[in-house]
Amino acid sequence: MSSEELAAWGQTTAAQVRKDLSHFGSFGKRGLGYQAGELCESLRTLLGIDRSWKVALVGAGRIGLALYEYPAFRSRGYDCVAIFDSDPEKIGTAWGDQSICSLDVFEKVMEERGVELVILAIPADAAQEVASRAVEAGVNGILNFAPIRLNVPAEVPVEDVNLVMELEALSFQIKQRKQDV
Amino acid sequence: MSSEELAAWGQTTAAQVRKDLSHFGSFGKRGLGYQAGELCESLRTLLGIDRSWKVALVGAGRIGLALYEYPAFRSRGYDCVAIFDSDPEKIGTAWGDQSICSLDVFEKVMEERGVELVILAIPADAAQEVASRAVEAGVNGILNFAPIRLNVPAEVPVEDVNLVMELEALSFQIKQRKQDV
DNA sequence: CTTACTTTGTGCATGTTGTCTCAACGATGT
DNA sequence: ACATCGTTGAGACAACATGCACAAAGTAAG
Repeated sequence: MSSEELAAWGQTTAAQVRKDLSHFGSFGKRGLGYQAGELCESLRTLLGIDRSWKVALVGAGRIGLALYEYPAFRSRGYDCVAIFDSDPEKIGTAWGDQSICSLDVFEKVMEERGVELVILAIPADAAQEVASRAVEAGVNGILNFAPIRLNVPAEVPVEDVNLVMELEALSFQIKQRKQDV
Repeated sequence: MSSEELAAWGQTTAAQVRKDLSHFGSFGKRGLGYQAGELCESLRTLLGIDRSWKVALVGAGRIGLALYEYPAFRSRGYDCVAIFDSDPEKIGTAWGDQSICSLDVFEKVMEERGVELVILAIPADAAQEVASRAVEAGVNGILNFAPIRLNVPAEVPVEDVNLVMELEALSFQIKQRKQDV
């Protein structure tokens, strides 16, 4: 596969593809292109997705459920090993093979099950506290759905997903294009 | 509120705040700073979020449900005026005040209800077809949760949300920091 | 009115990112 | 063996974003 083909596939330019890849090493053969299978494998290793990760889900609401049932998660190596919620009615009930735990036992469960990643699917006002506790418990990274900027040490990466902001970005783009016309 | 305060709030620098705002006009007063309320209002207008948008939800699965029930949506002016699904068992049943429609009447409903934005919460293999039909029906923008790159004309903005990629980005960052140490 | 103080908006320097171009290199065919 | 073709990897260059510094402008106080 040539950089040209890869570029078409990824909506970019051939030069960009080559330059990006060259940051990590030399994967292609001149005159031939890149061997797709090998390249994939190398990239998986580089990105750290050539293994499975142990994930805890905090928040057993609608978003939590959607994530938990999302098949692509498990198939890409993200194993949900714990679910937490603060609602006493939910604690003890089970989703699939996981029973929902109280936040009272957060630290204990996190350590016992060797959780590496935490997904925060809880309201904004509870997110910071849980995030801090997760960092304290030695979590490696946080995927945050709450609409606030978490205050955590720089060593702990945070990825934010803000659904309303995605819609607002759309609104802005639409407005822009209408004005251009 | 000074640019300094705004910067602290938004995790950036005062100069950055001023420069970004200056792209859109002159909002502050020298010696005084920015008047928060006025600034918010101006930005809302600039971003096109000073009005409400009519949204159709395609896909009445877990993710669709999570979005539909997400209170921040409605409160920010995104009104869900239609829900579509291909599952015959779901068609006709209701969520809240919306009854789920068949994709057979997609074009008709889209026009009747004046849908402006479409949210695709369906599997990847169905997403392209619905996207094309939505464009044909004159939609203004698409929020896409399916893990594929939609092929649509440049006039129609698309925002992609790929949850697995977010986790993979986390994995990469974690790997990077571990190597640095 | 004048002076001291605060804060914006912008020109300038610097660093980062994307694009273009081309020599180096491997494969293929004569 | 040799020339030709296709493609990479890297250096040069242009575009863009970021950070700094300061004049302009407004406030407040004597």
